[in-house]
Amino acid sequence: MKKELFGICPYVTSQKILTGKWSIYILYLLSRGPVRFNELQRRLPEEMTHATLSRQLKQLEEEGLIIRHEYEQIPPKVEYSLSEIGEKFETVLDALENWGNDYIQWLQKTKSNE
Amino acid sequence: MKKELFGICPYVTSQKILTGKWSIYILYLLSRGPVRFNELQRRLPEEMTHATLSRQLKQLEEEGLIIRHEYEQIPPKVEYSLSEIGEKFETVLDALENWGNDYIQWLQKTKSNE
DNA sequence: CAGGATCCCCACAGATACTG
DNA sequence: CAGTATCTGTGGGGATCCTG
Repeated sequence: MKKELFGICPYVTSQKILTGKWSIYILYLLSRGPVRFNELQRRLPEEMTHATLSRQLKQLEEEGLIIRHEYEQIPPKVEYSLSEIGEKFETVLDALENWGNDYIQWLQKTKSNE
Repeated sequence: MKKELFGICPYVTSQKILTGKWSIYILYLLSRGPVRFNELQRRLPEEMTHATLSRQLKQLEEEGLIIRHEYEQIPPKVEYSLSEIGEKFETVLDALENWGNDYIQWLQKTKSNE
């Protein structure tokens, strides 16, 4: 029998959500307010294509973290924003930002010592 | 020119560290104190083989998050523990645990409504 | 503008066998 | 006990082309 811990263990569950290569960055960008599709892509590193962005957004939407709001107009306008449970993720983002910066500093100290 | 954000942006850098399928769970287990290799495997979900665990540990060690301490004895004994920068990650783990539990609750509420 | 459809490709997890 | 070596399969990202 396989132990399926998704939906049971908070760590395994979180890890699953964060699998996407850009998930954290996307959530961070959306945490600062709703953003349109193209604008989102512009703010992401260049190597990410819109096809990839599209997939990641759809996944995050299916997981319930973000909301897709489509304005019925020509030309099309679609805004993405955090859902309620997505907004709660901001505490994780804050912790990640702090730790990430610490880690970057540590990296530089280490590199300069060799 | 490619924007390489690893080592610059805290979010991209964090994401990179967390790529491994079990990284968060491993860091959590180690946050409770040093653990030996086999014990670590026993506490992880069954589907993970020791080959996979070995690779993940080596990666985390190379990234500087964990420390491998080998006791010179027969039979061998190796303990893994968090490094200094690894211990700082615990604030992220706490945030993840809280959010993960919230998300699990949210999942169940959502599921029961359909 | 905001995507969908395809194809390709590879990193990485899993399985198995072997070792000091 | 604590690994390494090797093979294999697959999911997911990148690239390119097409569309309402």
